[in-house]
Amino acid sequence: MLQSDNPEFKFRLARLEKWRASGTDPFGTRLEALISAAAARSLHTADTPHDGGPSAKVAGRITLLRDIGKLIFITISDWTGKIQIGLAKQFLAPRWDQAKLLELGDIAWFAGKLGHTKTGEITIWADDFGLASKALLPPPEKFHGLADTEARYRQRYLDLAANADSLDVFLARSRIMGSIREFLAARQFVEVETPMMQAIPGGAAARPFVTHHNALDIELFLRISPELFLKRLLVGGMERVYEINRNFRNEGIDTSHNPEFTMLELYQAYSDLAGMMELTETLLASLAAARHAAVNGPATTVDRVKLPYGERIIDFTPPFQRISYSDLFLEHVGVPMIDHAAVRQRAVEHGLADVDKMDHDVVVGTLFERLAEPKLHDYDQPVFVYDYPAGLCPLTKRKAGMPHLAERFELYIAGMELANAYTELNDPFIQYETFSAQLAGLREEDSMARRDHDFIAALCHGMPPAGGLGIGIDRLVMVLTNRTSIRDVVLFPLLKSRGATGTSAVPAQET
RNA sequence: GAGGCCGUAGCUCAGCUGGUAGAGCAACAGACUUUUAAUCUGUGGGUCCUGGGUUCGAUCCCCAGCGGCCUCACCA
Repeated sequence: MLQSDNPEFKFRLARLEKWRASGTDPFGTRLEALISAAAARSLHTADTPHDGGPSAKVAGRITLLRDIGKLIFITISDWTGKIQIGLAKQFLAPRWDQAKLLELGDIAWFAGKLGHTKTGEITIWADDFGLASKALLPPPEKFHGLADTEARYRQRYLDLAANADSLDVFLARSRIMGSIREFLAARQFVEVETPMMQAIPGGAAARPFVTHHNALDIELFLRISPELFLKRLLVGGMERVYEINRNFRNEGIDTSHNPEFTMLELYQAYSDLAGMMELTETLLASLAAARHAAVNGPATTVDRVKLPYGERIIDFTPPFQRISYSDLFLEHVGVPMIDHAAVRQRAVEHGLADVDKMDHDVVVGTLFERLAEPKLHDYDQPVFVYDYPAGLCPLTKRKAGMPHLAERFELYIAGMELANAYTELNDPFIQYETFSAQLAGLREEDSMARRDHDFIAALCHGMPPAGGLGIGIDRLVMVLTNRTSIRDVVLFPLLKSRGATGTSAVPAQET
């Protein structure tokens, strides 16, 4: 097992044995009174002398090492940054042999006085140090880091350890999640958890993953959406609820789709689509401002919050652009959405099969996706597309006096669908009808089985009028951290399985 | 599902018209008390993704497979 045939491993193992021989546990122990690399650096001021400044004790991975004989310079990295350590033989003579054992990739701690070198590099001149954990395998190349995309995803620990910008993305992701929860808590939302395993996968149209519960001997589905459960909570009187959790959709994988993805879904009683629009805009603008400050420094005052994304710059300054679905349709498809004959004509021109058998709204939706949605890629601001054809929105309230439209918006950023919101449908009669229409393609018994009768019953007990909003968290993090692939914001994205992990011969993880 | 590109040392990458492979970093041995991707001298290290085929000879050409990236399709 392990790496007995790997020469690098053997050399490192020999050093490990030397640590053991000198009485050190090569895998370390609890460390007290540590400060971060960033904190240590901030202790250094203009008045700090060359050496003999304030004391500091730090720990981290050795990412650079320059051994120039009786003096060793080491750069350690922790999750706040880097700091240089200076080890001089004259101060560490009795333990110099141990100092010489340290190598790239080891995790070590150092204590000493802050100072700097003659070139001004902030340095801790170590008077004490120790091994915190021995690295038995070599780290990726110290300058280029780990570039191989497959290795970065399969061995994320190497990516995080070697690529500071990758670590930054995931630290930013955590801060974004925290900010969202703060934002919602300040507005009296409560966080809940609803079933991930559902007997009837509802709330969206997507193929589910299927599993089986042995003791109950029933088929269960990993949820494609929490919507129908969160709405039950509205019925129960939880007036502002949200859930941030995974959804699972058994569909294609590309730069904006991972089979499991994180969704924020929230419901606010007595609100509506306009309320959700305002909430979305305020939340995203504040998240963008926070990210802007994190990257450019909080002191930077800007009148417009702009973040780079790929080849472009996205302007998050509210108000976001608002364009109605029908206007976009008219502009890019060329005929009015409500002109059935003209829409049909355009559909035939674009080679849609079986147009005559399709519902008008479905034809509209198909043409929109083909001709209008791609154009949303060109906007350099987030865009609210609102008032969707009712036939495409089985869970959405119809627009007053315009029953062919549904009070729904989708928010697009850089052409990517980031959010989806409704004035929620709370009329059980209409809900029953739309469920029936949605299930029309199924056989009667399948249709009955798939229909969530209890959800209809819940609506019959009375659900307050409400606004609901879903935000794709992974895509949001992409936009805020300038990553154009969802795999760069998901720690362990789904990849095809392999016999062994990456290029190392570490035993494969059985899944 | 279709197409394009890719897979070479631990890592980052070269490799011409087909003649069984190179560099930098890392490693190993050594020198060096202010380095900054330290530098200098020397050394070792390869299932060229896998399996077939063509050929006197394949990292290179052909076929199939595996894996990755991208584009498109699918995904109300």
